[in-house]
Amino acid sequence: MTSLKKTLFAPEDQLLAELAKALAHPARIAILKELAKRDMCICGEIVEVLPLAQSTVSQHLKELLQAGLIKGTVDGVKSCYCINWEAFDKISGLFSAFFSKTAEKSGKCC
Amino acid sequence: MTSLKKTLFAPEDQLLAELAKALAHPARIAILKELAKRDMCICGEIVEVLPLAQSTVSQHLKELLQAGLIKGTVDGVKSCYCINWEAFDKISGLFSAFFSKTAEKSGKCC
DNA sequence: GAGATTTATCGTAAAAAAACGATAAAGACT
DNA sequence: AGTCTTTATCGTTTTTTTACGATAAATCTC
Repeated sequence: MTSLKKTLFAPEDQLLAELAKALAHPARIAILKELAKRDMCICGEIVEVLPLAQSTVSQHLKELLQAGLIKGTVDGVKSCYCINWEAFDKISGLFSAFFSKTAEKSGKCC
Repeated sequence: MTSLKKTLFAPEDQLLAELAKALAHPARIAILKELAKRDMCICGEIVEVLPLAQSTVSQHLKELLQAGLIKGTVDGVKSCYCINWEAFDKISGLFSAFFSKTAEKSGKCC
């Protein structure tokens, strides 16, 4: 405890773990799916779709922003969020690289 | 709080979030990579590779087990872990499905 | 059988995440 | 100007995660 051991790992592993953490809550998965479903950006509609308080949703959005998965712009009173496709593709690539690089094994064990 | 809001989401989203959570720590990423690197199962060697106490590593292994990503068998005094390839592929598929299903959008916004 | 190894579990402490209500700032609407 | 909407942030509480040392169980080794 007291210490942040995470920084002792390979940056590559830290990055993937961070991205995985951004996906590690059903609310954030649901937000991403909702954003993808609609062609246009949404804002407060997300709050109505999710079984969470507005402040909580705002927090989840902030985390997705910080992870780079979405981007948000202020549009008058409302805030408009949408998926950051470039980052999304890159992240998708990181995951599939992780899975496939790992998977080309013979499976001698167990 | 006090409540577990996670269960209010779609089972599909809960599952993906759970799997993402299993990957949401660099130690667990490193463990998976290490297991994949070696053809044979390993056990305590993982502890030597990671900058963590033995008990902590054991805990991370337990989480990977519970997520189904790895399987472990007791081999004498030592415990032998390896990647659960079937589950691994399935999980890999879930992630890429999530990413690709989401990605076929026009990108009208932002 | 005595001692050494290996590993899982227990207990505990610190840190982070999840969640909410309340509030504040910024625009919209009369 | 005054009110209503929308959303981000603050403060707080609860829960979960991370991490360790100590210990116990099981197996080797001598």
